[in-house]
Amino acid sequence: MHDDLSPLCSRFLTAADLLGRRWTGVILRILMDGPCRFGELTERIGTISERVLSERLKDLEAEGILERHVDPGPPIRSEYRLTEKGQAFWKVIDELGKWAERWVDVKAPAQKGVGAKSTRAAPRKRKSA
Amino acid sequence: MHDDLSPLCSRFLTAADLLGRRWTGVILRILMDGPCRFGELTERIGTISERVLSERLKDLEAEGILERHVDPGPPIRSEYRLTEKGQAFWKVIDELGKWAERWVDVKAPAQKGVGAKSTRAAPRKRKSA
DNA sequence: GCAAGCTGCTTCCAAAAAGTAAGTAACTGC
DNA sequence: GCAGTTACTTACTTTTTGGAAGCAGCTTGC
Repeated sequence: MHDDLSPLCSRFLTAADLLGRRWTGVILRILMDGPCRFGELTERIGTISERVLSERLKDLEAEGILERHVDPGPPIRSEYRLTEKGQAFWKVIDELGKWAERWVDVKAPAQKGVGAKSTRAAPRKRKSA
Repeated sequence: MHDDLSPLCSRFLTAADLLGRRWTGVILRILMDGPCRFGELTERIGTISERVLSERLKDLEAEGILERHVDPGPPIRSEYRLTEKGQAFWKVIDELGKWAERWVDVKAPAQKGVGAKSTRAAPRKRKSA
């Protein structure tokens, strides 16, 4: 058993913080399929706001996980693609996908409080009402 | 190239949403080491607020990822432990850990805007000032 | 037998992040 | 020169998180 209460590895904390920001996992998953443009990402994700997508892309670019390429058209287009560091993330995404396939029930979304506020049995009392 | 713009698998979306809530990955990582009590989790994570920890534990319990066991002491204690579904998550956490070890630079935290507001090269202009 | 401490949460309030919608900039086509 | 497209940004609202204090049920000290 764990006996020392070691303070988690700071690298792991950084990575968990990254994936702990909303939409990061989904964005990465899509980019695993290949480069993608802003509008295409918006469309594929469906429910993300452009404001937040823009923010995430900047975050991920700043962290060296993806790169932004501008093709000065004339029909100007920008494209986001994973760097080596970003590509290396595929194993995480892949395992997450496998876990989801095995364990996530499609019937019960369970997303952010929808449909299941509290499945808790007892109302957190110790002894009596 | 991807040509269909398939709408991501909803199971994956659910899983990504789960991990996309702040602290979820860290909580799971700690519980991988074995059962843990509320106060112990607070201590090990260090910077999470008790309010949010409580919320996350309820979420994860509602989703069947962990279970709460109350040992009615007398020195009463509650313990959180992973279910089979939760244990199965170890591969994801493991890959995330491996990625972090290989790719995360300890010197540059890059967490939520700290130290790197924008490493962006050009100020997002198309033609001229 | 009662104040003081511990664990495990919950409540209240302020700050930060995400959602919504409209706006902007550089084009294209008409 | 006006509508449409792409890629964002800005302003404003709602939700989520953080921080700290409160509270319930015990135990210990005196």
